[in-house]
Amino acid sequence: MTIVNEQGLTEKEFLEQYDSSKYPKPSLTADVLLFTIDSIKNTNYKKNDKKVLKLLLIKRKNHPFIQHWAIPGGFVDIDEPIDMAALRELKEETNVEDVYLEQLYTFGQVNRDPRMRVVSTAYMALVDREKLNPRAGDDAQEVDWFAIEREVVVPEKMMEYDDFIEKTQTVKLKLLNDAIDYEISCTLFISEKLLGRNIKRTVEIIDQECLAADHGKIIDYAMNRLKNKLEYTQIAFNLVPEYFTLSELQQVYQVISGKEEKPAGFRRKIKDMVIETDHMQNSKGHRPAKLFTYNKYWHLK
Amino acid sequence: MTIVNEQGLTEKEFLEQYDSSKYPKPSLTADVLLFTIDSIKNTNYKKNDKKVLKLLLIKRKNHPFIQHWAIPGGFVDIDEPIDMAALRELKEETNVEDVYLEQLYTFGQVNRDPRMRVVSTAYMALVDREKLNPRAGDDAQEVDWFAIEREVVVPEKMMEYDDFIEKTQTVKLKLLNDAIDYEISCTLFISEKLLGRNIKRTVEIIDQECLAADHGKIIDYAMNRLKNKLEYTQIAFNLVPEYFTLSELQQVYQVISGKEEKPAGFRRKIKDMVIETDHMQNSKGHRPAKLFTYNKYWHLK
DNA sequence: CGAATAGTGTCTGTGAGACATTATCGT
DNA sequence: ACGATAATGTCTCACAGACACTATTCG
Repeated sequence: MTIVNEQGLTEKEFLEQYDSSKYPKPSLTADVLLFTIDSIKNTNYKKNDKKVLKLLLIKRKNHPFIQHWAIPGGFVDIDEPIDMAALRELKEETNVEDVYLEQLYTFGQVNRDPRMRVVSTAYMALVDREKLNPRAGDDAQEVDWFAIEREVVVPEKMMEYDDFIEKTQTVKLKLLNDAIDYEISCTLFISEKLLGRNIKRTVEIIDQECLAADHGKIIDYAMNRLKNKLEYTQIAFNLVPEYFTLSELQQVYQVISGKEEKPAGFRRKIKDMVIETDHMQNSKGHRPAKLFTYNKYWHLK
Repeated sequence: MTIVNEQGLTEKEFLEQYDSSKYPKPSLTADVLLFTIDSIKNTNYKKNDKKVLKLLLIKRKNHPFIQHWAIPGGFVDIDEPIDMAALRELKEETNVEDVYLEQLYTFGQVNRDPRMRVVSTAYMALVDREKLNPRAGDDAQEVDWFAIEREVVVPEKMMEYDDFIEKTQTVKLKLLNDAIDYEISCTLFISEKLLGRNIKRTVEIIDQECLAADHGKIIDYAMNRLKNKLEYTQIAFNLVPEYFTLSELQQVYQVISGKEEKPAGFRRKIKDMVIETDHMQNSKGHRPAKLFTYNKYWHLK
């Protein structure tokens, strides 16, 4: 290419004189929200296990946010794709690998980190609890699963102003760890404004205990995405073993959406997404359930 | 906070000795895909105007990609939120302001830019064609709207391997400008792989004319998002004036989704999203149409 | 009047929600 | 037998798609 720019430079000359360090740059990190569904054994032998949504967090062992719990993640190397950085950091900090990542959102507020400007691209992954064994790595003292509970503190309120409508709500995210009997919490003020023909959702952290940076916001964002994608994709099948009963699958849906489903309706809804097998789940004190598998041809519709 | 880390430093001491320039950082840019719907006057006085989806592009006047067309955007300042950078660059380069942005995706491939590692967060905005008047700014020789056409070059093909299913397709994006009779094109190889229970969509640029960097991929991504959001949100109303006829709205839906709608069905589908007014659209050589407005209470469902 | 679009009514099949009913285990 | 879950059938109502039909304008 022999085109020259306004300074009379060819592309080659331009690239040789270009100095990318002229301006200060934000740092870029990649974070991974690893979700799973865990089973809580029921004492009554007849009843099925209870399912809970859990998130993997690490306890930071360095400043900033030392001894706070955080979403695993870290800096993106200069010659490394963002998703690779996410996987690498996840492996380094929690020993988890071979998961499928989906990019969520890039958080770029100016004061997210006290050290410097840090922009963070968040990814989400869903895994079957049985398949992996997280273990603390370099930058983390501890790694553990936390059950997520979302409690509405101030119920939804709608206000109408001259030029917009606003719906607000205050929510408390609780992250519970039974094993070490520990609770992390984060209170969020959520506002949905209708400006013109667009809904702008903003989330502010009002109060926070032992959770790093703006990770409460990120968790909230991820849970919303999870809930939405549940309805029109096959993501739920990531949270269930190869063979599963329809009741298990139904519970996964219920735990994530927060809505109860009727067995008959649920079965109808997901009938095209699953394939019946000959295997059975026995020894449960009640009628055994057929095991199903994901129908991999479903998404071709 | 008096907690010390493994080197015995308090948070204050840690922050004072922290040097964020130890590692090289990627550069961060923010790009804006500005979509609109344009009307093409019909020569037959009886027929309605034809609607076309258009995208705003700028012609670069410096390396790299000099004289190529590109999505407007630029570097994020160190103390500036990403969305603010997107708005600022849009204003600087195209003189467009007061639009509502939605974050799309962050593109972080390693070789996107020949100068250095550049990570780019893409935003999308939808505007009413009548409301704004783009005009070339600092970094751009020219600014113009391009009609988007998507032509399937190699039709969808499905292949089944041992451990995954792959659906591939080759598509040619054409960006047409009538005024200067100019066509930009970009041929994309699109693959959708079902790996485990996750669909991984990858897009590769096979061939490209006069389009900068990986902007063809970004446009493809945005169009998909647009198509999806059309079905379950109110975004279409951004592309239509305050008062509009249902036929106009229907055309917007059709142009974006690529699917024809039956008037009766369409009216039923969007009936709760619009409010009838007393105004009429006349002088069209056929029965006048009622004008409608967006029902701002719709999203409260 | 003719061409074009606007707008409504009707029919029919599908599908979702509610409910009831039957099946089958372990103790 | 009892308690629990599994699995299916039935009824109804709402709605989506297809189609036909009427209404209204400009030239």
